[in-house]
Amino acid sequence: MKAIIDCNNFYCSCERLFKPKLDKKPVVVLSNNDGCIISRSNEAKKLGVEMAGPYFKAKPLIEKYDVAVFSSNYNLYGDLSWRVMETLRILLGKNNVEVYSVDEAFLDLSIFPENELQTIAEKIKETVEMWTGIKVSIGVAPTKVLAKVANRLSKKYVSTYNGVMVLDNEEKINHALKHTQISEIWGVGRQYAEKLSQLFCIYDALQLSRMSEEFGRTHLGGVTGVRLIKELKGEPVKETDDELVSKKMIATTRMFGSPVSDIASIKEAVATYTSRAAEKLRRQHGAAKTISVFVVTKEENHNVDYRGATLGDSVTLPAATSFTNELIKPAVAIVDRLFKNGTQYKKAGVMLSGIVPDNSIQANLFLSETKNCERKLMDMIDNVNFSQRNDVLKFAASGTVRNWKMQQNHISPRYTTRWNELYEVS
DNA sequence: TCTGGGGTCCTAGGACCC
DNA sequence: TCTGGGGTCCTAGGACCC
Repeated sequence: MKAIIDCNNFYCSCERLFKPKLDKKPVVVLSNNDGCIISRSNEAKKLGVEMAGPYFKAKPLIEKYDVAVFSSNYNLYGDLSWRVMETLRILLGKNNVEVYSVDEAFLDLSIFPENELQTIAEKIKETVEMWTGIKVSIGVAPTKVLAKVANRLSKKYVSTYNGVMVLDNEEKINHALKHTQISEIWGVGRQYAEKLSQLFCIYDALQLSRMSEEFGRTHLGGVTGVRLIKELKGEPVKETDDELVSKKMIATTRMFGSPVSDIASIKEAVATYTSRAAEKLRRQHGAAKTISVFVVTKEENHNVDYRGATLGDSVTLPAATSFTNELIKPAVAIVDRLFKNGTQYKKAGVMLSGIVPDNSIQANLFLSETKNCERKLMDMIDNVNFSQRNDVLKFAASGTVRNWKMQQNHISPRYTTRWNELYEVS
């Protein structure tokens, strides 16, 4: 049997941990640049604050009900996430915990007898909450997709299930599926949900679970659809256990704090994002063959589409590299090609792809002897920046003023990762 | 008028996830 | 006035090869 455990309203719970006064009060956390709402406490949900809705639209509601607002504090969330995952690893053994996202992990519970799973799950929940202060919910079922169904319902009907639901027989599974709309199934997004209901009159998960695998193949994205149907029927799909430690694509993209119309600022931003992406690349000991850059214009015509046009281009490098300076040059050159005078831009991004392990970089006749020095320089920069953060060392191309940087007007202290921001007990 | 059969690699784009 | 930032997987189709 498998389980999915997830932290309730994770970012909000992290903020509340250090502000007990906010318990039972509505809380929201904003995305980067304080753009939209990405986490809401139950109280905020009840008020009708929408998920992923723009902050400015929810502002009247937020002010009226005195909702506590926080900018995202990823230092804090990252550390608390690690504590939750570490607790699970201690309880279940490293190999039975698969971290799925910052606030979720799949657990392999096949080591326990089936008739004890309810108790075991309750015990896990209790321990995580006691050790970390973060509330969690657990769904247990024969497959991951069904575990997700159980997890959702355990939260939806919390007064009955108290955050733990075990689906260990057909009757329970069917009952749960019946009470799950298709759009609430893991792997069915808006497009598929619309298609299923309008074309095939399929509205709940039970109906979908009774369709054939061929139906999944034809209408729900090929093999992905086949897997989904299988899992709904209770047949676990074998996973290709090729530890996905190394990413196949690395991206760093950001909105600007305010629209930018000069090419110099955009080049600085792109150089900065390239540095960050290159760091991520070196952390996984990779080297990239392709770098892409895109910019997004500020849309003048609001009634059409607020997103604005995305203009991008990419360059394939003569040899895969992880050196910041070798990546910045082509990235900035792309900006030269994309930039149009008199246009306002609100976002830019850098993507690295064609990633290979850096010990297998294909030999290139023209590689110079100075490579070793550069590698050492990169390591040194990474070490200093990692221990100090905030980019103590950076390339000149990244600029020093950075007036395009994002806004974070409601940021909380990094309580658990900075000595001078420690929580104080008075 | 008629134009093989099989394969690989790459890219763009669509759909999904948190 | 103001709408995030990362990722994944899959398919189709084009270019190319023998």
